[in-house]
Amino acid sequence: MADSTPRRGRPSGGKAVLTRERIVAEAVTMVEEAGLDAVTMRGLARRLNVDPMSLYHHVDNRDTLLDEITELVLAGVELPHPTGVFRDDVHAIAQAFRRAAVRHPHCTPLVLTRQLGSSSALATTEIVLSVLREAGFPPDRAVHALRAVLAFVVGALLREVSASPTFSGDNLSGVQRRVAELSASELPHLTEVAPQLAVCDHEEEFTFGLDLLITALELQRP
Amino acid sequence: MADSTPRRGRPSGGKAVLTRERIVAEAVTMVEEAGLDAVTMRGLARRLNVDPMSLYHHVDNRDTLLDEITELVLAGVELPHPTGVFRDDVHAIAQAFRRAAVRHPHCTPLVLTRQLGSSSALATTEIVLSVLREAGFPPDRAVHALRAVLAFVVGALLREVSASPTFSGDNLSGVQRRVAELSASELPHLTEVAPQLAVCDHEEEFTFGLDLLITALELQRP
DNA sequence: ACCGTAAGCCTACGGTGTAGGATTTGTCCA
DNA sequence: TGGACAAATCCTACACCGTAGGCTTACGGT
Repeated sequence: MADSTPRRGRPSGGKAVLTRERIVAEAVTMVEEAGLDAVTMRGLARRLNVDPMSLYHHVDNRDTLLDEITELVLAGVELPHPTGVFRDDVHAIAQAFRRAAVRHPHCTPLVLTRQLGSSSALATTEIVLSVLREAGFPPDRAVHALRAVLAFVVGALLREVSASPTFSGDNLSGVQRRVAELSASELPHLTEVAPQLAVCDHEEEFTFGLDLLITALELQRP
Repeated sequence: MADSTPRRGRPSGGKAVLTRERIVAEAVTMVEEAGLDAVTMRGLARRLNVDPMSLYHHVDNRDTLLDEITELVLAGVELPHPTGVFRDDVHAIAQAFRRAAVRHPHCTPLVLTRQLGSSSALATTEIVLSVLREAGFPPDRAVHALRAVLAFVVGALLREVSASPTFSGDNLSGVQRRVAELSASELPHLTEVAPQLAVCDHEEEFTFGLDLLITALELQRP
């Protein structure tokens, strides 16, 4: 009979069984599978077949672990090479962000609500600025434009990932019917557009809003 | 000597000492004073000089309490009367939201990351739609425009309230200096605009981005 | 007078983050 | 070769959390 009780002390194998990378990666998949609240130090340790306290040799505490989750997700953003066409480049960068967000929908609220200080975030800022400066915007205008686009992207992605899952298509189910019923008397414009509100192609909405911003920015281009 | 130990049973006064309103209001001030994580059922009960379990006579559980916090904040949005001038009306509505967000900065991430199903949120949707329809947008265009503006407002306010507090003005302190140092070699555009990035007048950024969207929308106006 | 019900309190259970060790193992230098 | 040191694991324990279930008291209707 093997000793099923885990041994104490440093493991026999040459190297550490636990690494920061393994911990953070497992935390990310855990967020996606069970939601953010399900990621507890104890639960994470259980997944890794490890004592909860062992995690603390690689991670400061739970809060910084969440920081490292956001960094990992941001590191997954595959920034494109600028082509020199202003509109295309802004779209490409924003879509790169969107792909990362869709790949990790449950992580996204975490990423978007934390201050982006990681090197990945700085790289994004850098490339957006390069596109804006290339397009002829002076430094102050470029910063304003950067912030406007960033705000839209953050808001749009946040709403996309926290919307009811795969809320696109043919389900005119209870939710929509309830809206129609409740607002039939009080909110005329809302009921008028209820059919349009019921469906939402997130990709289309994303490019639509982005196009609005880009159009206005191109009007300001020197 | 008065009996310092709290008495059991229903209180002697004619009415209940605890109400849902009192609980939610105290929870909101607690969020603002100590952050969201500090709002625990036990801590809230301590504030109200009450047993933790008494709260459950007025609130289902902690999660729905958070829902009620967002509803209270949303109820504080003072929607303006539309004037008929498209640009002014959109600005006024967005600013009404912004005022509520600034009034409750620590509550704002909570509000913005939850699905807006309350009647206050529906009222906002209704008024924005009325402005868009009045401006001549057909129903489908109006919904797209609504979502674009909403995304921008959400993203902008989220970044505003989670930015370093009162980060505007004369402090070129460690944060900014570090950015300048770290990126001096690798990120040329970022360092170039570092002075502009250091300062941020949130109100100005908000109106700038909003103006971009409105400008583009007016181009599409029939 | 009675009794149901609302509103408060108490106890208890299982879960959480994490401080402070105890223990084992690899590394490195004398 | 041996002995000190550091790294990595596990164990124990504490304070706190949300909340299920029950107890006690007072009000309000009949």
